[in-house]
Amino acid sequence: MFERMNPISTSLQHHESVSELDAQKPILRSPGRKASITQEELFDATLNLLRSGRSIASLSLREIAREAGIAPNSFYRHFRDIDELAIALIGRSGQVLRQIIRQARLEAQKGKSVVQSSVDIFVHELDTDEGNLRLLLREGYTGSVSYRQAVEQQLRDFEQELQEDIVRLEKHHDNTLKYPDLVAKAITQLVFNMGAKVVELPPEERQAIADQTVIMIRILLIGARKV
Amino acid sequence: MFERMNPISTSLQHHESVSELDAQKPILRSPGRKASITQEELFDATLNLLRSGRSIASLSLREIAREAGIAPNSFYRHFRDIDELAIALIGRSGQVLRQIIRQARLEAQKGKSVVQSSVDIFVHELDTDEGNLRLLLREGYTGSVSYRQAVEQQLRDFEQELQEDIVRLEKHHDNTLKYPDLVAKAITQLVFNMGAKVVELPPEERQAIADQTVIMIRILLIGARKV
DNA sequence: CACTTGTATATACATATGTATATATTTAAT
DNA sequence: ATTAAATATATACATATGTATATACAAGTG
Repeated sequence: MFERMNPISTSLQHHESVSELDAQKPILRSPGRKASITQEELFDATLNLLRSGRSIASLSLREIAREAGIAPNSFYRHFRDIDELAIALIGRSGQVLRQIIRQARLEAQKGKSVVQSSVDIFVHELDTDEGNLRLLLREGYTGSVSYRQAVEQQLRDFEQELQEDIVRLEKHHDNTLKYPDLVAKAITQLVFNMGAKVVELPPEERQAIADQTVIMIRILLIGARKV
Repeated sequence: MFERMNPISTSLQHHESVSELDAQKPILRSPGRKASITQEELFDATLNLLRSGRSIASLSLREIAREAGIAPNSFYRHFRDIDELAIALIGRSGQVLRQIIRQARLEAQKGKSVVQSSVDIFVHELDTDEGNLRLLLREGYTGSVSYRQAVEQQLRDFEQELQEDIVRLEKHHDNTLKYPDLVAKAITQLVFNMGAKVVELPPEERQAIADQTVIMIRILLIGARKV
């Protein structure tokens, strides 16, 4: 609208150091004082607003500030604009995601089926950490170019870890599976679609859809062995 | 914001009769005059704005009116609000979609692979009718509850037709394929994901992703026969 | 302590938005 | 041609938005 301001010089690195999900403890900087409004509070406020099914594109800076209980202008101390906030949030969500796959991998090592446990954990995580995943699941297809790039990056990471797992597990079955990359990609898509659908559902209806996804993935894996 | 107005009494049926994509010819009503602003113009204006990658949620009524070259208030003669416009648009996009699958079915009857031809036609259609499909592909995960319901309805229709095709074709192969419903669902998800990704890409990069999807679907079909 | 520096709020303003009300325009039927 | 109905525009207003500028507050340093 007008020109711009530039109050975010140092807060960018700040934001980096916080995006690793440990923003509780006060971060002191050389001179000055501790931030009494944390980025975490802005994240929470945004996720709150998103919880009712709206998209980031429909949120205003003032609305987020209001929800966080701060003055509109204070927003600028943390992010240049809503886009920057959103991208940071997406990054944070990606971590939640990787947590999930790692946990699934642990379960798998205990002998459970990777497929089953991955999907189960995914659904379970939706129950607790609803906001983060919803963001990732739903903003991947809308919003600015940069949102989508950010989401795609998270998906690629997920895909990559998944592919490694698939390959490793198939060696135990001494059965060579073809197209591991495409299989990982397809599974990722199916799981994310499932997640996006399921996140809008009451918890008791979630399992049914999750189970369907498990079967789809099984079919895919079987197909990839016989192709 | 304020109360409301009610200038849409009859125009609702009007809108119904128009949503079958034949809105060119003047629709006469008992007394009065032909509408000189058609809903089609509002659709076009909206799709234009959406073309740059924005979501419906970020559009304002005035913006759409501006793009359509009409006075803001004239909007109300056609739709109660943007949501109603959006849902009508989604319905229209669904028709485009069903066109695609029918065309693919014709190709398949000429002996080509259903899978290959479906995906090809899908991608081809993206080239020409970009706006409609983009809407359907991208708004399925964001926006109001009613958007998503509208999109899901379109997906279910697609899925349904697909399932019938799959079953019919497998009988020719005298091979019974298990879980035809889940296979149709999975294929739908994969194709739509592909579409959503591909619609943002320059046309020359689209084929590569489409080909990947073809392979994924083949793997699925093979798996469903062996499971 | 005073001082400096990073931070939060207050106020202000241009601009945008949805929509109520009033008015003008166009067409079909008479 | 006159009329009546349907539709489009003009004007207006309360409210919302992003952000510039000014001011007040808190904390670490000397």
